[in-house]
Amino acid sequence: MPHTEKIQTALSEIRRGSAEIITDEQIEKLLTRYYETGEPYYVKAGFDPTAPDLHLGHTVLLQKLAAFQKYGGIVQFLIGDFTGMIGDPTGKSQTRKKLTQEEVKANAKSYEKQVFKILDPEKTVVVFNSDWLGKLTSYEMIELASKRTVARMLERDDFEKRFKSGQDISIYEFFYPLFQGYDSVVLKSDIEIGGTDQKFNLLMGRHLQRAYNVGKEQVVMMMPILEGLDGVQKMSKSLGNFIGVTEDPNTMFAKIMSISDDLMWRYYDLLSARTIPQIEKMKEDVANGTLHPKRAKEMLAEEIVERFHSKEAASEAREEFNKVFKQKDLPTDMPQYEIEGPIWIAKALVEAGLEPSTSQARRDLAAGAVRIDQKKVEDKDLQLEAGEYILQVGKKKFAKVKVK
RNA sequence: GGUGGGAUACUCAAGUGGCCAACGAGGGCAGACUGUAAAUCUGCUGGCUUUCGCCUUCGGAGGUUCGAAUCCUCCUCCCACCA
Repeated sequence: MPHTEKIQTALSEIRRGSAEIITDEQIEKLLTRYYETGEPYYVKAGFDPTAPDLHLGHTVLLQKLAAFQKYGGIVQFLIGDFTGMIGDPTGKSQTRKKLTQEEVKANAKSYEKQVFKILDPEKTVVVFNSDWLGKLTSYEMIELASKRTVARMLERDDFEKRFKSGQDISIYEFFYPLFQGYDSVVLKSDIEIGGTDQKFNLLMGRHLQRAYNVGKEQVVMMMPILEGLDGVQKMSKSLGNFIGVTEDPNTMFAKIMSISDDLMWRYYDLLSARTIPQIEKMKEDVANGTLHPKRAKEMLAEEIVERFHSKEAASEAREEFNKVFKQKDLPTDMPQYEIEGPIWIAKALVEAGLEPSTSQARRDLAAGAVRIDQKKVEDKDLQLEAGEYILQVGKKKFAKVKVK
């Protein structure tokens, strides 16, 4: 069979990094069919309409989708505008604010701009689940609800815990997984991918496709949750430990450099386009001392900056980083301000946006964190006379100030 | 519907009339050390007049008092138990 080898390569690329696949055999069948008849298959992934600012955590899924596109998959990029409105059960009953049509559209646009840096637009269908969920009649809702028993619902870890400990569970929360599964019925998806925390909801799609006689049961593929910069909690915007895909090259580079060495390998596995043998080789080289771990981290940072910006931006960002942090040199770009003088140093820091308040400035002065023209400020009462100064607070905050 | 309990700074959580800008932990910021980090140690962590001074904070609004986060009244929101 001439296809066998291709199929095996595709399979290993697709499997890579995944936490769990239900079932592997089904994927193999879909691939075989693709290579023999050219018939594509559909890969669904759902996204929340409220947060169009993607970070690297989201790109774990996106890159997996892109991998599928290389091997015959058509991506169903589902924007959960309906389910997003009611909110996924999280243990806390919180009503989400309802987004208007315009807001959803605007968010979707913003998604597309970011997502198509990774996905192939030719092989992507963008869909909104309000299109069908918003039109369900109450009869259809009841029918949907009849497909699953309470006992089975309570199997979901989150529900079970809350039920046992006597915390309340709203009836509407039961509908969330049902709706998500129903999406797969409507879209006739062959595969759905999501985070490991989505297992219950993903499996619901499988169950409902059977219950509605769709003629297929979607493959469920789970990707691990990417840890944030702190290496402990999952990457999320609200925790502030994220790297946004739209961040500028220097920030992105510096953020990646700030992760721990252990976490670096995790990022390699989940984010790098390097092959598994290449990464294994790097690990070995670091272990036996032929490759410096910092260099390994730089390579990762460059690769990721290049993906979202450009090759030039990536190497510039690396130079800038080493200039500022390693050689303790000054950055090439820094904000400039003109201030009326003479002025007390603490005030000047606030004026230049380096400090939020004079009280904070005073504290940092006392801590020895403030530098003028790279020299530590010893005198807390220092007055700046007319002239040009480079002010610095800590290692990261710089400003060029002209005192008039 | 009834009865109790609770709401404190970014988060958790002490404090129950003056010693409270408010213990402690986490987080954050900064310093030292490094390979940018991480780990470790140290300091700081409401604002303002250049600060041994003043102002605003303890769910909201009033009140008692020389003095309240602490006591009283009303309100808002959460939670538990019973229906």
